[in-house]
Amino acid sequence: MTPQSEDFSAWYNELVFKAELVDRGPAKGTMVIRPYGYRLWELIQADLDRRIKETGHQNAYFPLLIPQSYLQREAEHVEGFAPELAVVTHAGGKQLEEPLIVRPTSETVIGEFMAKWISSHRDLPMLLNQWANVVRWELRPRMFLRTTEFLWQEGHTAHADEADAMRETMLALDTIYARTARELAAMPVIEGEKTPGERFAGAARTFTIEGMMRDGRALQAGTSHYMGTNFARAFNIQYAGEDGSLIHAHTTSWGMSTRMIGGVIMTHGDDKGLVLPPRLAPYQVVIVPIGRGDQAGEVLAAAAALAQRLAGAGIRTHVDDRPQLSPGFKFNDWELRGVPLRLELGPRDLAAGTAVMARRLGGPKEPISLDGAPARLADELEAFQALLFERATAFRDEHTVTTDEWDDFTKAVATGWA
RNA sequence: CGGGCUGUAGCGCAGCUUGGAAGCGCACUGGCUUUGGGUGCCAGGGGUCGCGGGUUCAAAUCCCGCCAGCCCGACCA
Repeated sequence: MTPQSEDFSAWYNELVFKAELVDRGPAKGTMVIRPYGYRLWELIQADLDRRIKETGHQNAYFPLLIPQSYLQREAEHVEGFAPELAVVTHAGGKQLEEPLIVRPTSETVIGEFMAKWISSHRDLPMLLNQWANVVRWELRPRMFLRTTEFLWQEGHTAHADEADAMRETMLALDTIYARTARELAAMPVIEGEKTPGERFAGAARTFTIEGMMRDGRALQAGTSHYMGTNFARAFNIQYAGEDGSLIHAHTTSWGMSTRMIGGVIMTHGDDKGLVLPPRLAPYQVVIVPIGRGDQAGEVLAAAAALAQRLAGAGIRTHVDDRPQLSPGFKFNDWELRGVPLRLELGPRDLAAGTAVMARRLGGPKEPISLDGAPARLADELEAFQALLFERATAFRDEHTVTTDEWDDFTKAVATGWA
């Protein structure tokens, strides 16, 4: 694999395929997310969904196809998105009277229904979220970072006034996104507001969390927008106030996508491959049984028993029992795939009642006792999670400019991955 | 859309200059061997050589046209 230092972009491109996260989709810029990659998404999803619900939001689902006229209701919104829309013009063997847009984001269709569902101040705030796929015809796709179709959640809320809407905007940014990034993905993100030129089309204010990638460039890893009354005016989201007067609601929207996976790869990965934070790793511990012939059965049985005990302790464990592959091959394979901890279990270990533990970031291998393995590994995983965050924080601090240079920073973001 | 590059087995590539039986490595299948850092050997399977046309006794190779993909930019609200 190309080393990061030689060509970071090539390193990334090769890694996502070699680690079996993705394959190329048939249409340009699309991606097939393979099981190992999709598991990463599921783990992000589970964590985010929990936080979204804990903060009072409810999940709903709106249609993939949006009438073209909806997009045109908000002038800046349509202008911003027009170049990257996929449009359905024919269906059922006929040309459609009104073309349908494959959603690039759902403000418009959700706005339409919020207008229908909101009539009183008692209906506010309305706190919705949807898990969905969206399509944006980007000129230069990159796996996870900017694909034609991607998966995300989009929160959409409506509030009585600016203060409440801004509270929501910051709640999504800080309590939901920044915490997910830091606590789950071990990404020491910076929260900030985008410049007017970088604002979401139709938004009054746009905030993001920005991660620091190992090539020293920033990645926008989550966005939260305060829309003011722009969409409320375009879609007639109005409510009767306590005094009976009609008032436009203030809306927000916020999203985090499969791009987050790209962020994790570029925040922690090294020349040997992925480095996954334990809380996000599909397999936190992989057991490589060593030995064949007479010993094989015994070793495999011991590995399975150990895996069972670890699973019982809540540790995601995998036994690599592929018989045709050598241990050395498996070691490299699981390092490439970013598994935090590896246990080597052979006849020598069994005799001694131990297993050899190796950490993904290297250092000396260490024998640990089989009896105490679940507790020991749980501790090791916690320590590994913390170490990754510290390491990434140190790297970020070396590469981040001061707030005085914020303009330059956002400029760097704009010309970087974001 | 501009600049560069590439289309030959699942993947990575050689062959093209100078036309003459479609190859190599990895992967895959079967067998044996081997297993504490990317095992070794033997035998196999797999191809509209991107597409269309032309030249020729003969085209992966030469000529014309088209298409697709990748990389670097522009775009990324």
